[in-house]
Amino acid sequence: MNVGEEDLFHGSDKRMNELKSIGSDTLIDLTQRYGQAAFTFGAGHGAASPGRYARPGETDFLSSATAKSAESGGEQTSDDDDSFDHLDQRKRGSAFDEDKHTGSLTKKPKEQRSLRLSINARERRRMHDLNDALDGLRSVIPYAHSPSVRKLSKIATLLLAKNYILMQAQALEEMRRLVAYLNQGQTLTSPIPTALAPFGQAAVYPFTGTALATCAEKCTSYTAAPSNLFKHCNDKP
DNA sequence: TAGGCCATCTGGTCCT
DNA sequence: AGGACCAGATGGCCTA
Repeated sequence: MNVGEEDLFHGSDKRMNELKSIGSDTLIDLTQRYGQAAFTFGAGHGAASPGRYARPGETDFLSSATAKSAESGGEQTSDDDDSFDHLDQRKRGSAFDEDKHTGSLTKKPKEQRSLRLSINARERRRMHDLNDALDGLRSVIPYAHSPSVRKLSKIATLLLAKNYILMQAQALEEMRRLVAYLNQGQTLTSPIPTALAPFGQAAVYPFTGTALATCAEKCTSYTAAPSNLFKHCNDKP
């Protein structure tokens, strides 16, 4: 299944709509919630909010583990995480509890239960991997990585990352325009009119408006540029 | 206390 | 058949 933006917001409410409409210049809601230092590539203002997500599941998890390991001795699959299952079921009133109410659990073959626990463990591991990846993403996008600042939520992380990528792309584009402008300036016999805006000039930046121009096409036109900006394209023709 | 965010369980679907 | 992925449901924690 494709997890597009629409999917991200399928259960959207007002807050979701706010987040969805976030642009690189309007991150007000996020800045208020997560502290500003972070949004250096957006509109920056607001104070860092105290408190921080304590990863509820994490503390929960640890306590679960200890409590559980002491009491369980039940079925164990090959995965260590399975040790969390019993307490989680108790605590959350999962379907296992419902089954108990209906008496269906006791009738389930032990293999089925074991299989269920195994599937649960796999799913848990998968979600942990996903969270690790999100942590990795948080670590590379600019926001206030401080204990006093609440950790970015998942949705905020994704939106911020998206905007960050867009901003980086825009910055790169502007840099290329600047380099092109400077290169052309070196060959000009007449001084550049001060009224001429350096950016957005088709004469200066031939690819303006040519959305179909590939990165390689653009970069190969500027191989003489005194910059490493295009190195990646030169390295990979 | 309500709302936001989260972890987990669960059943369904698709893929290998 | 087994694993990966997904979305709904549920309940806990935290903050305003």
